[in-house]
Amino acid sequence: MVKVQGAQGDWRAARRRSARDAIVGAAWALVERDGLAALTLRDLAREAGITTPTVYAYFDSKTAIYDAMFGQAAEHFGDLMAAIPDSGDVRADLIEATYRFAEYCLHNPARYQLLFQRTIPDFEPSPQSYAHAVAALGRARDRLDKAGISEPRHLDLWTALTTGLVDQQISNDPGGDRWLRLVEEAVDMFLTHCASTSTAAVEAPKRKRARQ
Amino acid sequence: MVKVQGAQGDWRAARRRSARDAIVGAAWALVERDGLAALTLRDLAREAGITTPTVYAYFDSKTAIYDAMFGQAAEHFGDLMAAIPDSGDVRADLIEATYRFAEYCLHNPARYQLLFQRTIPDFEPSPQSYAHAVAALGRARDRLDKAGISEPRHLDLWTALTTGLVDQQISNDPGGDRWLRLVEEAVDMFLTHCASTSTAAVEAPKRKRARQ
DNA sequence: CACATACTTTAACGCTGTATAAGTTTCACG
DNA sequence: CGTGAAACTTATACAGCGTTAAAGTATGTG
Repeated sequence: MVKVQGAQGDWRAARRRSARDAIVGAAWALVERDGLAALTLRDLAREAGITTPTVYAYFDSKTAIYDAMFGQAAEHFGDLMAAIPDSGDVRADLIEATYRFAEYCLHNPARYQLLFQRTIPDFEPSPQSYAHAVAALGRARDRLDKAGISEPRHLDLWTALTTGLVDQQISNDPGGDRWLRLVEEAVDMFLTHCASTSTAAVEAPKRKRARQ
Repeated sequence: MVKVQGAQGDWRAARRRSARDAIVGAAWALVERDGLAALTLRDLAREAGITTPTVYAYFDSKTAIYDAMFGQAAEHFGDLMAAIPDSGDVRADLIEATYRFAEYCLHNPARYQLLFQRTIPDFEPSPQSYAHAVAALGRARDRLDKAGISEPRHLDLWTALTTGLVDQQISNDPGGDRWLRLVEEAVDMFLTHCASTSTAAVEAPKRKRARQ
């Protein structure tokens, strides 16, 4: 029997979607209070005012819930990154972007953990959820592009540098600013480097990669 | 009754230590085969030829086992880092150190996860286990010191840069070399930067840190 | 009104880390 | 040599987890 996608079908779909949203909303509430790993389907069901198996009517598994959360968080993060103004001052904009990135991670530990750490065992974002994250990275590429930095390896170096700063900050000095205050210096280091090696193909030095 | 620490006490202690070592050894075997998070006390006991509660005669909890593993891994890692030769060529030595660090992480995913990712919920290394990790970081500081780089913020920038490279490599291109091949470029960028800002206090730029 | 569908619930399975209480081995000492 | 205490091991069990099966209940459609 073929499912008719008439008016009543939309009804159902809408109801279903809002039910899913309610569950994910409850999940965020719990996760922001107790941490990402502490999420339990029983707690989640209680918070959402339903019973445990009902959750399975809307999500195939706990992992699927994490995936929905990942998608929301990635979208939210992308919006935030897109909202950074273009002052024209490349250096200032990159610094601002990095600060916002860092502060987003510091203020939303659960979202940070979900998006950038792989702390949930056996969880990998689905392609469509991951697409949002890729889009957010695209913002960074655009921003570097405007700075005249278009080489892929420079983008990779940029992501390594910024995520490294944030990771160290969160892992080794949470609540402090030991790495946060290095942001401007790091941006300057990066910009200077890019300016001096803009298109000069850096004699890719060969090295035996067989070890241990 | 006061415990006598005579010859028989040493006996016991030695037996106890070797029993602990056997358990940790079995844990490594399982973890290297099935992944760090897959470790189960029942599997561990079977692998070690004992029963589950016996494990509790030697370790207070599963976390304590992870802690013992952390200590071993940190020591092992420190030794590896200490074994990097000093050729006198600062640049070459830093590059070599970074490659070895990266390759250690890539070839020992379980050890990497345990030491540098915080992927085990509710696990934090004990002070004595963590001391080994701090010592390993000390090697890096010594190495930078020899390069004439002694300012703490440069050391922090270094750790952020190198761990960022490795993290990106493992997270986004496992098995490849997309970030690995940036090591030399990153080291050059870093060295150039340090040379140009050696002791010049970088006008610590103030910035309002209240946001979101 | 009757039916099919979507939704919800009660109950349970197999797994986990952990605890308790009852054996069993082992070694120092009278 | 034998005894007693300590260390060790075991069987059994508990509460919690993610997940599932089957039975019940509402709901909009013909």
